[in-house]
Amino acid sequence: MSSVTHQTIRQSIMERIQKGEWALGELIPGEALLAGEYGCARTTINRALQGLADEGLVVRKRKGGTRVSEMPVRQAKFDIPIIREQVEALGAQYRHQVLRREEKVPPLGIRTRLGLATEAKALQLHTIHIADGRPFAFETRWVNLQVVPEIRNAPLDETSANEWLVQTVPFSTGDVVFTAVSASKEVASALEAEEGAAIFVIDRTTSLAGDFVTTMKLYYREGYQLYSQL
Amino acid sequence: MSSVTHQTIRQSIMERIQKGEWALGELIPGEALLAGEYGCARTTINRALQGLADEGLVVRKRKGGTRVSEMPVRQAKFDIPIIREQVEALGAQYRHQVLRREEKVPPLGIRTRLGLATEAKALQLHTIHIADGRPFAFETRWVNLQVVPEIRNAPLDETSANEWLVQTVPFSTGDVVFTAVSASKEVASALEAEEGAAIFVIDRTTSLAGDFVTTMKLYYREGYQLYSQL
DNA sequence: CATTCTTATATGTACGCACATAAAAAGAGG
DNA sequence: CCTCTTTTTATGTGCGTACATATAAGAATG
Repeated sequence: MSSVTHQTIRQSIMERIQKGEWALGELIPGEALLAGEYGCARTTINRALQGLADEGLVVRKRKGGTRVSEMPVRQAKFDIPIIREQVEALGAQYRHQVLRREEKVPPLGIRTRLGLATEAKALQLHTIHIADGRPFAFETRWVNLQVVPEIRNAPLDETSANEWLVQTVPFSTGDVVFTAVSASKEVASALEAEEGAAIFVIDRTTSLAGDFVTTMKLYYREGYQLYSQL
Repeated sequence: MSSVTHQTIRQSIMERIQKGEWALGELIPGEALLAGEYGCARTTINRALQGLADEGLVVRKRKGGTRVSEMPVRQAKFDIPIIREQVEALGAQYRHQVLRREEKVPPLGIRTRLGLATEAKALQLHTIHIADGRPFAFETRWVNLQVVPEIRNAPLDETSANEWLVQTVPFSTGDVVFTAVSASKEVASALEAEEGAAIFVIDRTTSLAGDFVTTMKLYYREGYQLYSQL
């Protein structure tokens, strides 16, 4: 293939931006011009520039042209892992244990989050995830039984709710919140940590096509690090 | 425009995957077939499928075809904000104060991270970020003076190092680590928090074309939440 | 039966063209 | 000078074609 591909062009333009060839917010040459410069079709330049726009390096507007992003918001991405895989990636043996499993009417905050009627019951689960015999993370979860009633028959002792839901209701969307909290008595005892220890918490709610499926809180053992690349 | 665009097709195929038309790991029809089905050119289908592949919903291989991702790793994305904007977004008045500013040889850990020679000096900065008079975040930073010596003349009282670096060395890459720690005496006093309080920490190192520019730790006041969308 | 070579095939991508669309710029009317 | 309309223009996107490339599957060889 020719050495002038949308990828090489994208790389080249990125380097020119990094070198400061165009200042922040400055207009860069139009697609037609760049096509001439690189000796390729305009569509190829278009593809390269759209890639850079997706990354947030440039901002494009019809008729307005393409300009270097004034406020280059760096976006960090990271994978939401399955805990078993996370533990096994550390070379440890994974195991989990369900500490609580109850069908009951959840408190107001959870009911609102799951979009449940006043008297509707949901499944409450408390699970401890264990790496090489030591507590790794403590999970508290509510599952909307109206959306996934099948979970009643799921072998949650073998496959954690986390994993079962990922396999049964894949491709759901949702949001995540990260916080740091002091360990409450319940969390401390589950994680075998000191009460008041700094705990990393992931709070996640997922939905499928508008229906809320589950909301959970994951309390990680002290020292846990979430790594991500810019 | 026609109602058959790469975007509508992408949306349509995504919904078909969500509805379970093809099982996890199953092969979906080839581009040519789908083009016939949707009544459009193969290139249009290609674009739609590539978009889904970027999102991680499908996996594509030459000759192997396109199949639904077996292990749909949900990726969360979030913006790395400038602290001033973060504070102002909360409707508060932003202010910051440099608590320490010294050129000295950094400790080994930092030296390694910045890729510095044994005796090379770097700029150490401690900054407190203030929202409506209350401490919002405490920042400890080392800057590689070999890469950005101009920072010596930067008005860091007006523009925080955070912001100055973003404007001067935009488009750098790097990594981020999130953790929860108990407040040390220094952090606690800077944030006017209790010693031992749970603090959310962002540890970030950025580099430009292979050269490490700066590494910093950001300690957020208790209760801080980092929000992100799946 | 195992290994290597060949072929068929699905995706990857460049090109040139045509037209859609948004928005800035210029022109018309008051 | 202001407001409304028209034109211009850069990007957005679809189409059909041609060819590149990886690779699975089948054929040939030992």
